[in-house]
This record gives sequence, C-alpha cells and structure tokens, in this order.
Amino acid sequence: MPSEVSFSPWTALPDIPLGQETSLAETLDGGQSFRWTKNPGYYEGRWADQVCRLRIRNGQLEWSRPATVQGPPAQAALRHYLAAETDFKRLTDELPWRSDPVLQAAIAAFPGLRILRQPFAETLFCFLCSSTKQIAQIKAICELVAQDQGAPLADGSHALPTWAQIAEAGEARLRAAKLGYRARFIHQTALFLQSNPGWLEATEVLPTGSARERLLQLPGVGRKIADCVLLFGAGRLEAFPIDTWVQKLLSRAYGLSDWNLAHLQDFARIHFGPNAGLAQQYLFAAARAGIIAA
DNA sequence: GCACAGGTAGATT
DNA sequence: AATCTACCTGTG
Repeated sequence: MPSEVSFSPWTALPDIPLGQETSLAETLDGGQSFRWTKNPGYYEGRWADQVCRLRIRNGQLEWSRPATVQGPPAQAALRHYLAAETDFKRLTDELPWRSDPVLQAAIAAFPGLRILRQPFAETLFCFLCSSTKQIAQIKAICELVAQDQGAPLADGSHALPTWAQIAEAGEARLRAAKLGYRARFIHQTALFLQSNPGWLEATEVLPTGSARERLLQLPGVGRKIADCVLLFGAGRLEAFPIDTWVQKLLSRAYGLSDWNLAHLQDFARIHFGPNAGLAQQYLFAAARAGIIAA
C-alpha cells in the first residue's frame, strides 16, 4: 500500500544547486538510475534501504521521506547519494567547453546536472539489466525483480535484492522478470560474488583502472557496463561509458565516424580530460533531448 | 511481420 | 584486430 503511507514535511537541501527542473529530471531519471519515477510535483526514488521524494521549490531542492521511518536523518544518505560534497559547477567549468561548441551547448541545456553516487552493488545489477533495453524497460525489470526478491521498505515498496539474494533465488526467477538472456549473466555474476566474499567491496575502492579490470571479469560485464558502474556507482568521473547514443554523437557531432570504440575511448580521455564522465552525461542528455546531432 | 533497443561473449574472417 | 552473430523480450 505505498500510496497510503504519509510522508514527512518537505526539507530544503540548500547547498545542492539542482534548482532547475530539466536538470533534476535528467539527473534522477535520465539513465544514471532506474529507480526514480516522476509524479505530479515531485520525483520518488529508492536506493539501498532508502525511500525518498525530491522536488524543486523556489529554485531550491527539497526532500521528504515516509513519516514512519525512524532512526538517523535521511539527509546524510541523500547527500551522499547526490554527491553533495562534489562541486560539479567547478568540475564543469574545467571541461573544455570554451573550445568545444557541442559540449558548450549541452552544458547550457542542463545547468546543475549531477553524477549520482549510487550503491556500487545496485549499480552493477541495474546496468547488467540494461543491455539493448530502453530506459523504461530497464526500470520495469528492476521493479519486477525488487518486488520478487527485494526486502520490503518503509512504504511497502521493495529494495533491489542483494547479490546474495539473487544467487539464492536462481536464474529462473530472473527469467520470470523478463530479463531474457541477461538472466544467465546476472545469475553467474551472483554465484561468482557469492563464492568471493568481499570481492565487490574491494573492487569499489581500487584505482579506476584496476577496478575496471576486475569488473570486466564478471559475466555480462563489458567495457560499457563497467564504466557505467564506475561512473554512477563509484564516483569515478574519469569513466566514459560509450553506448550507442554516445557513439553516434561522437560520430556525427565530432566527426569521428570511422573510429572504433578503443580509439573513441582514447579521444574522450584526451579531449575531455579527468572528468570525461561528466562531459559524457551532458552530451548523452543533450543527444537524447535532440539538442545535438545524434 | 520486422527492425531496433544505453551490450556482451564467442566464433569467424 | 576487426567484423559478424546469437542471445530474450517489448515496442513501434
């Protein structure tokens, strides 16, 4: 009965400059996370054991949570999730937009865009679900798996399952959640993680290059998914996921039509620099919005 | 009916 | 090393 649960009064998050509707929408519901839904006047989302609503009022971000929740303030978890300590305005200014009109247009369209800091294990699961699926379908699949296998949350909805829960539940339950061929990869990954306790936690804190190498050992994890997990689930802003959208926009807007993925990775690192992943998110958003050619 | 969707792995050239 | 192709399922 999620809809019957009352929520706490709205509380402002004054130091997170996300005061524009399109940028909030793109940050929460633009493909970084698959656990947010748009409602009249607010977004509602879940991560770990958290349930949260976010809205913009008078150009300021505000949050609310189920009134029944006890314990430590949700604000700390929310600030971590939104990477409150990261100054995206400054990092954006350090991107090469002055000499790159495509990037400049993308940044102008989504001022305040942020890179989320989602739970590492959940990010891995969600992006293992994502291959050749549209965002709406990925969200539907994640919700099905959560309802089937995840722990109940404060409002009666469900968390995503842990990797241990997925390992126990088996591949058939994943197939039932319409995961198709992804079910085998996900279950194999779950079994690997089950037999290697601490492996994922250790991977998360490794330098980006070695963390990526380890993620690539997991069944179903290639370069794109590994980079998404590093960028959206570990705050590694140098990770530059190249999906079909990014490949197309690099091809058309940057004239790199005959470059293979490895060469495009090199281009991104050299051209966009240490925060290439942030540039990627601006460009991805702008391409999907039809603002730049893709 | 059929191509395509925020890919990956394994085979083939 | 570059280029197929199978893999599930929903959508247009």
